[in-house]
Amino acid sequence: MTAMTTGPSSRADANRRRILDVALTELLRDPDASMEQIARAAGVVRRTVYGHFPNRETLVGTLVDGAVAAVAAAHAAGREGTEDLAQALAGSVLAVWEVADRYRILVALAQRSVTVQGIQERLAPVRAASTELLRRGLNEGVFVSPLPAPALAHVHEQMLFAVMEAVNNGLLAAEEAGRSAAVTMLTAAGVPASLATALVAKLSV
Amino acid sequence: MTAMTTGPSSRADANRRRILDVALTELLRDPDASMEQIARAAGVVRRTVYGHFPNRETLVGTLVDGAVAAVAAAHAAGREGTEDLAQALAGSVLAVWEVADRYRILVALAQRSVTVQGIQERLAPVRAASTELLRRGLNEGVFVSPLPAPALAHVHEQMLFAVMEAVNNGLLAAEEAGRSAAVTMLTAAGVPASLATALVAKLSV
DNA sequence: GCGGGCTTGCACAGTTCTGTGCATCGAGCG
DNA sequence: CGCTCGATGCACAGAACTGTGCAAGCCCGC
Repeated sequence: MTAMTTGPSSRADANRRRILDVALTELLRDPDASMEQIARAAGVVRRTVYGHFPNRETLVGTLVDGAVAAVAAAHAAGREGTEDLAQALAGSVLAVWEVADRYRILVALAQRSVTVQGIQERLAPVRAASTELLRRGLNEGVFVSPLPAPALAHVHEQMLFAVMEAVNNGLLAAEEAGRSAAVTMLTAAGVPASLATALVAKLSV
Repeated sequence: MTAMTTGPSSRADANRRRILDVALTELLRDPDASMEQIARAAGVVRRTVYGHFPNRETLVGTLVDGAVAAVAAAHAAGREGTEDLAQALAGSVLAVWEVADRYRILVALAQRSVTVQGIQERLAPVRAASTELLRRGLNEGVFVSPLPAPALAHVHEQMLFAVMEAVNNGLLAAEEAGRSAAVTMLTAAGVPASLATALVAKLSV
C-alpha cells in the first residue's frame, strides 16, 4: 500500500469516489457504521478503504466538507437576484432542497457531536446567511415571529430536515416536497399562507 | 449482588432513581455514553448499575418508557377542555413543553434507531393524536398547509425539538420559549400570526 | 450492635472495532 | 510482454465496552 499518485480518472480514483458516495448513504442509515460496513457496501475490502483514507475521521471529514460546500453554494445561489426577502428565502430553500438528499447526512452526524465536533462550525456560514436574511426580514416587517432571528434560523433548519424525513417515511410525495417545505417555512416566518403559496409557485415554474 | 427486594425509599431505591435521572442527561449529551460514564456521573460504580439494571438495553428502555408516558400525559391534558382546534394545539404544545427537558432524550435516541428500535412505536399514540388534531383542523379550514396532516405533525414535532435546542444554545430565553414555540407552530399551520399570538397569550396566563 | 441488603473493587471472558504490516494477485499502460 | 500501481486476504496488536463472578466493606433499620 504505497502512495497512490496516479492522475485522476484512474481505477483508484473511481474507487475513492465510490467509497465516498456509498459512505454518505451508509452513514446516513447508521452514523456508527463501521469501516467494514462501508467497505462492503462499496464493494471493496476494508483494507482498501484505509488505502484511500488514513482513518475514519478523515473519511467522514472529507464527506462533510463536500456536503457543506454543496449546500452553501446552493443556498447562496438560491437567494441571489432579488430584493424581496421572502422571495430570497423561498429561493434558497428550493435550491438547498436540490442537494437535500446529500445534506441529510449532516443531520445524522450533527446529532452525534462527538464524531465530528467541527460540523457546527463548518455549517456556520450558511447559518449566518440565513440568520441575516431573517433578521432583515423581521426588521422590515416582511417576517413576523416571536423568535429572535438566530432561533428562527435554527427552527427553519430543522423544518427542512423534518420535511426530508417525512418524504423518507412516505408521508409526503417527493415531487411536491421542496415547494411544500418552502411554503411551510415562509408561513412559519409569519408570511401569510396565500402569499407564501403564490411566491413559491412563481419561483418553481 | 442479590435480589434487592427492599421496599421503596430505601438507599437502593434512591440510587436507582438517581441513576435513571443522570442517565437521561448523560445519554442526551452522548447517545453512546458507556455504562461507565453513566455510573460515574451518578456517583456510583459501574458494577452497581448492573445491580439495578441487567443490561444497557433495559436501562435505556426504562428511561424511554418514563419519558414517553410523561409526554403522552401532558399532550393529552393540554388539549382537553376546548372545542377550538387551534386552542387545543396551543394547549398541548404548552403542556408538552413543561416536560420538554426530559423529552429531548427521545430525539437523541430516536436518531440512533439501532439502540432502541421500538421508540417510534412507543411514541406512535402521541403522534397519532397530533395528526388527528391537525387533520380535523385542515378539513375545517382552521389550519392551512400544503403538507398532509401526518407530515405536518412530523414537522411540528421537529419544530418543538428545534426550539428546545435553541434554548440550549442560548439563542432564546427559557421563560418565553414555550410560548414562542406554540406561536411558531400555530403560524406554521397557517394560523395568522396575530391570532396565534393572542391565543397563546390567553392560554398561558 | 448485629445482620442483611447494598455497594465496592477487582478480575475475567467475550465481542467489536480500529489501524497497520505483509505477501500475493490482477489489470492496464507503455 | 512485463512492470507497476492498486486491490485483496490474512494476521495481529491495542483499545473500548459489556456482562458476570466473587470477596470484602459499609450503613441503616431492627
